[in-house]
Amino acid sequence: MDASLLTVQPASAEPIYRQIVAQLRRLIAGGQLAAGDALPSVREVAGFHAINPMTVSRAYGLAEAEGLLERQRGKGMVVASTRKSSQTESRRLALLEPQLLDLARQARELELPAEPVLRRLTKLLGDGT
Amino acid sequence: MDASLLTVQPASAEPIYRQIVAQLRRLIAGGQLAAGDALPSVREVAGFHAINPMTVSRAYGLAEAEGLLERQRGKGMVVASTRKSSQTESRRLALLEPQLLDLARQARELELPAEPVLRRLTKLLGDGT
Amino acid sequence: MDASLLTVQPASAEPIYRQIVAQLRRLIAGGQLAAGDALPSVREVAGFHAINPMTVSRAYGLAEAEGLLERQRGKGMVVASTRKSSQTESRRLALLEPQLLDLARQARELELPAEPVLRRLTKLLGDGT
Amino acid sequence: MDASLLTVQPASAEPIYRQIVAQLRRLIAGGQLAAGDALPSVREVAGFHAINPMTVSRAYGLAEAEGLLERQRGKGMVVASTRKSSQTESRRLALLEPQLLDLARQARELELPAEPVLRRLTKLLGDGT
DNA sequence: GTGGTCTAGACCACG
DNA sequence: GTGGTCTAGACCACA
Repeated sequence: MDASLLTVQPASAEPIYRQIVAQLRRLIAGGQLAAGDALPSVREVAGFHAINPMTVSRAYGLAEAEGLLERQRGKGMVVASTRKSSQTESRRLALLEPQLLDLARQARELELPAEPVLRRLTKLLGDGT
Repeated sequence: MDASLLTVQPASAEPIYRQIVAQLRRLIAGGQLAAGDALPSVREVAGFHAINPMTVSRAYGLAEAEGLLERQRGKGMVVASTRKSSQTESRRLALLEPQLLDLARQARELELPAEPVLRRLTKLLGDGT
Repeated sequence: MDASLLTVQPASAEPIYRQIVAQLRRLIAGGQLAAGDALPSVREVAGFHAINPMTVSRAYGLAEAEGLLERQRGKGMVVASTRKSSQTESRRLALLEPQLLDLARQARELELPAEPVLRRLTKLLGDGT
Repeated sequence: MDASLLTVQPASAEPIYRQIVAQLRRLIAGGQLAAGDALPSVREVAGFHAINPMTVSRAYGLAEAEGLLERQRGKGMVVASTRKSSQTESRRLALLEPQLLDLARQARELELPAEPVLRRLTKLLGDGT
């Protein structure tokens, strides 16, 4: 895995280190990162995205505490062996539930009917493929 | 409008005052709050949601600066008269664009196909109606 | 609670921030810190022990992620409301198990009989009372 | 002495080379390793525990610097001839003092009375005999 | 080469 | 006043 798998938006309100942890969570749940896969080194990620190594290190540390990653001393971080390579679709969908709930609430506040929202999302989901 | 129209989640990562401003923005754009409508007093909102009055005041202040609200001496805040009662559907949809983009990116990281995501969102959008 | 409740040994091999988290874990389990109790501010602890505020902040952040503490925005940290005020004796004893296992293994390697080890520990446990 | 006398926990927070040195210290102090006894080769230990030979080598080097081991050309490492076969009980007990102090402090933080701690330790010390 | 810890200091967000 | 984030840089520990 190379550093480009991670995306970082320094302008976002969400802190960078949290963005990284959240992405790792999803990439592992989705199977793009499988148990045992090596992660790019702290310095690599930091250099690639022009951020401070400690910020990356902090993200890796939290991911380790959460059981997502394991440290191999002297070598680097790998995806934890206890992680199933990929989770079921319904479990992955559950990870999106909070955002979906929020979106639905906001659409309601905007008095938006379902149809245009769904149409727009369909378009966006297709784009990535 | 009474204080119960606003929803506040003190535990959320999003700061309370920002939650309030964002909701006002949507309720006005959606037409649930029309030009000239009176808003509940700072004290009322704060009491109802058990939050700090200064937090509500800050939200109102920002909404005023944004041109959403107007201060009417002796009467409190009202929805700005310059506000069209309701915006076009496409303008309202545009307010959801950032969240939609984010959702699409996350679905991709989770390797989720479009279909189950759309199905779930359809369900949630229907519930509120 | 004042800053003196926490002990910090900068010379130890265990990192300071980890020492703090471990102590919080025990003080809460033991009931010396009850749900809702306010913690000394980051700056207070840092000043008292002459360490960097960020080190303390890091400890508090981890304790929060672990569910030990809760952040009250603008006010400070308090012991999480979900924490039972005090755990049963056997649960607290379980927290010592790893150290006890280690101690027993080392005594065995030293070919030390049980009696002098227990005598010494009895003395030390009594001292604190 | 064969490689199985050493216990190694690669997952532990304590670095492996330090685990080895500490064990050698205790095994020699306790008399299980007597002056002149040959140690398993670096390669043997590394293979047996599936760890890096350099790690074992480092441990042996430190033990030699500490006067625990001696290098005998062509024969490998042996327990130093200057080592008394076994130290007095009180000297061996002194090696446990730091852990005992730590344990006592932690029991106090957990508000644990002496009795259950001693009872549990008695059990564990007995098991190994 | 890897990650980890700590510091000093700046700046922000929240109440 | 509270905590949070990020940076720059030093130094350590491990393999």
